[in-house]
Amino acid sequence: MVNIQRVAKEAGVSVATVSRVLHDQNTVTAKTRLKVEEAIQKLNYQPSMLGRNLRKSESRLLLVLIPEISNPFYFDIIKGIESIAISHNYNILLCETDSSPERENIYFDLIRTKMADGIISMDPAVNMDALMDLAEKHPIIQCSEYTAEGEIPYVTIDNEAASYQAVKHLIKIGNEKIALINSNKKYLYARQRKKGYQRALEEQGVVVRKEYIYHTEHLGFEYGQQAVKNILKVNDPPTAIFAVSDLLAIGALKELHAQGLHVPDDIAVVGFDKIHFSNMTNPTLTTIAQPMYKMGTLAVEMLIKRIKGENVESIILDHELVIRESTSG
Amino acid sequence: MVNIQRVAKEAGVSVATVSRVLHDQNTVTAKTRLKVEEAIQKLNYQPSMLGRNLRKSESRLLLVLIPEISNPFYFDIIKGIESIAISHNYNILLCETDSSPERENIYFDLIRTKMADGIISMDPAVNMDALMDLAEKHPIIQCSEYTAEGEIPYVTIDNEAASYQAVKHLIKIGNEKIALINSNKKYLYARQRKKGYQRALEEQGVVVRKEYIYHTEHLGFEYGQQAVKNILKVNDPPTAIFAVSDLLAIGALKELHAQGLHVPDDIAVVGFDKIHFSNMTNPTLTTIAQPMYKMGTLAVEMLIKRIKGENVESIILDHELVIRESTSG
DNA sequence: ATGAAAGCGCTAACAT
DNA sequence: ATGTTAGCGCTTTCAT
Repeated sequence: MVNIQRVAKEAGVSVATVSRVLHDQNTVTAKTRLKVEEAIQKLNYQPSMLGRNLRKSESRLLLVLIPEISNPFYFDIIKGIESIAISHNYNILLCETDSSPERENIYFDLIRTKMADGIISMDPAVNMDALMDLAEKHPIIQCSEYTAEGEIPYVTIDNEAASYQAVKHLIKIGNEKIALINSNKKYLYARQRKKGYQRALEEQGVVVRKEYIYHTEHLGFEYGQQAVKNILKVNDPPTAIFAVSDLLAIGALKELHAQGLHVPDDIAVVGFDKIHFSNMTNPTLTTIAQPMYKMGTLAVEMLIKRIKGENVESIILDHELVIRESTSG
Repeated sequence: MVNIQRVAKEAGVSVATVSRVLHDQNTVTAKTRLKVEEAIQKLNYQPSMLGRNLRKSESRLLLVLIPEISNPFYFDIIKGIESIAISHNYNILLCETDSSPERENIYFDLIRTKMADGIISMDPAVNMDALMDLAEKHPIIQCSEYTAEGEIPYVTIDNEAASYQAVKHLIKIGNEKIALINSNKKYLYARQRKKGYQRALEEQGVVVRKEYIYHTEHLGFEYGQQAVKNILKVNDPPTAIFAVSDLLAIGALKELHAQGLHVPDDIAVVGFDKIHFSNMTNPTLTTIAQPMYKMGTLAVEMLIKRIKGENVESIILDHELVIRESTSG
């Protein structure tokens, strides 16, 4: 491996000058610069980031924590993150935690050992205490899922309002018996979306029925299917379902179809996230769109500011109800 | 940041001894070890990987090149890669190339500048010449998509045989007019799968009709929909469709449904990859399953061997035809 | 069993 | 405008 010393020797200058040329400093005469550039060319020199990183005490790596890479909800967020990160000369370590604290801890160690410069956490299952601890010493931003208790800045949407709007829509098209397929209560977004659901019903003077609320262990088609199986068993079954994730809603559609029910005539369905798939189902899925790409770009920008030592404010972005076939005969 | 010096001082030993304790070398007496461990505890010391990496001239980062993070085909491969990588104390930099050479080059530079120790390329759009060039000096493995010309080891399946089997199945259930929704010809897998398609038809004495073959620019639902629109326009339209990707097949299902055709009664459909979603469509999709997770684990294992300087052989894994509703009334 | 010291490749403060 | 040099934090060889 040819290093900066070798180049300096070849060009007949000092390593400092080579470094200056490398960083486009204009304190170098055109003539010297040329000599150095020729030497670099000739030796096919590529500066080692290992040396630079140690010297500057940075890794230029950013951690992005997600529970599951297979949830399409994260796609556009990641794309947003990636595009901004690259333009700032950072790279992204996509960390799938599988909601496991051990796995999580491996990634936290990456920060502690200087292998990474900051974290964007999108993992609702993350050990919040550990995260807040880490945030005392390291730059961290929360994206989508967050905790308001600590000091960690976040970018997200108003989950309660979004959920409220979804259920309002179901009410407006004539439903009062509305089931909720929710995810695990331990997640803030789950509690917030439940609140929106309740508020919409109560405002309408409809009593919230426990049998209509189903909590799933994880997000995934199977869980949506299972939820519908349970929900249809109750006396006086619902005429509409609101699922807090498109994955659950798509599983629900599948199971409803298996049971011979027609959507939306027999039962209406609303999802959440507007993942790409949700337009390929039959019927297409009414859902809440989140500005995922924007969320991603904002999250990195905030993180990079934090790394530079600047302060940042949390941000709440707008959502949008997208009405498609599953709620409109 | 507390460093190894500080710990050594605290423990009253040399930095060498601290390093020895850190690496579990048994050349340290229990007593000394204890002193050091206490100092580490007390100071909450975490060794910096930046120093270690420079010293060892490694980054313990592996690059995984994929064209698009949103193609579910890669999920399980990535999971496989990740699990093995972590157990070997490597981390994964997931690199979405968007099939752009510039983007690709940014990632190649990561290798050249020692920011990464090796590459697993799954990008069919990769600049093969550049990759082969890079492979002269750096450890590289190809996964799924490959070129046999160079010296780069790969792990993949027998695309032609898989495709042959898919089409054979369509023939067996009574089809002779079979369309092919293929991806871009410049990809090896596309050419191989076309060959299998042709061989199956010719073996049956069926003439391959150009109008039945549609090439898409990219993989994605929309392209599958577009393909069907075109294919149905021909005189004497096909009674079956084989798509080289589940994404295309799912788009095809959608468009067939939009045109009022019933699958499989009016027209049968086979996909490729057995992505998770292919079981959520209506009807569920017959498809070719690839051992993705295995592919991923093998690819990293090969790569790690290469990094160690060992030689590895390319591997061809088995596939499997999974018959579901889209080909069985 | 432990310590001293060199050196990985780079940047930047300081000197000229 | 350019050079000299210290030092980032670690591992490892060589001595003791």
